[in-house]
Amino acid sequence: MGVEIDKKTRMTRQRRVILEEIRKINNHPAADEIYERVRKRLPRISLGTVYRNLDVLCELGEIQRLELSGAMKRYDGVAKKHYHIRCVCCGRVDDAPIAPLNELEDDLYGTTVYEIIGHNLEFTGLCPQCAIARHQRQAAS
Amino acid sequence: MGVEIDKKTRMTRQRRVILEEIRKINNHPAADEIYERVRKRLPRISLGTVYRNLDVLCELGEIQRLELSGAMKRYDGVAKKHYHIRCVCCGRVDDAPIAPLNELEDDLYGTTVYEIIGHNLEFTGLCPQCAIARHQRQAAS
DNA sequence: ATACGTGCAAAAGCTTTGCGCGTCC
DNA sequence: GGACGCGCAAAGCTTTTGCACGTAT
Repeated sequence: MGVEIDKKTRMTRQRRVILEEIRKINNHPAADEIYERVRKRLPRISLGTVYRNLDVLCELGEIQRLELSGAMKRYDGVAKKHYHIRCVCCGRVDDAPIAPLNELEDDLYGTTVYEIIGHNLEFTGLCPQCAIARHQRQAAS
Repeated sequence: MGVEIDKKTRMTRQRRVILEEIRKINNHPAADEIYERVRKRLPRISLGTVYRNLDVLCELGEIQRLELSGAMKRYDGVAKKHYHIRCVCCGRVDDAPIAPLNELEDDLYGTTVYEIIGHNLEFTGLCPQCAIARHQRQAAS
């Protein structure tokens, strides 16, 4: 979405091995688990290379980057359950005007090995400021 | 949810100001924005105190911690859209056996100032290993 | 007195980046 | 030879933690 791959991207040995290893793993791994696995086949590879190639593979559409919880937390003065929409450009977060989907979790009972605790729905988009900026940039090019 | 607040938690000056400032902000702030705002009223407060008090306020149920995207990325060898379920205890991530809800974004058109790009649904729960561990711990106590 | 909270500074994770060298076209 | 990619190491950024000093009960 927006990123043009016009440069010649070579499928290097490192890149190929990283892709192969990701495809092998069922549980979605963090970068450092990928690094550990790839290192068994390419002992001299560096962690930086892994990160760089994960980015490239995402841009190529070969793999998907999951942006899950973790660091970079945010806080909400309202404790009531609701969803959010986040600007992919500047990181701004607002409430999403949509009612909680309480029945969603019912669909999972019996079909997953997990004990379900809850769910979180996050929309992504462009906030007005970033949308304007992007359109101006597109008009200029 | 597991955390018992049995210790006497005092409402200190810092804690109160942090809470007041969060309640004032509409866009859900990251910790360091809260820090900057609080510092205007309490110039000698430390960032560590802000983090510690945000934790406390979450446990008290006064505020909500949003676990959004950001660092701690994970990767998926399958580029096709699907949802995930994450173990809150060990961080394991699996696919959620639920079909994509493509119509969700339609509900937002006209009700948000954002240009919507997509959405992400994440379930939280306990994976089998962690569920067993937790039940054993509960039985022991 | 004692438990809780704070400020400060250091450490800890995870991720990104600068640099010089290699390698492929 | 020029663009791309690599390994290495350093830096960055957010969050956590250890410690000694307050402070309220």
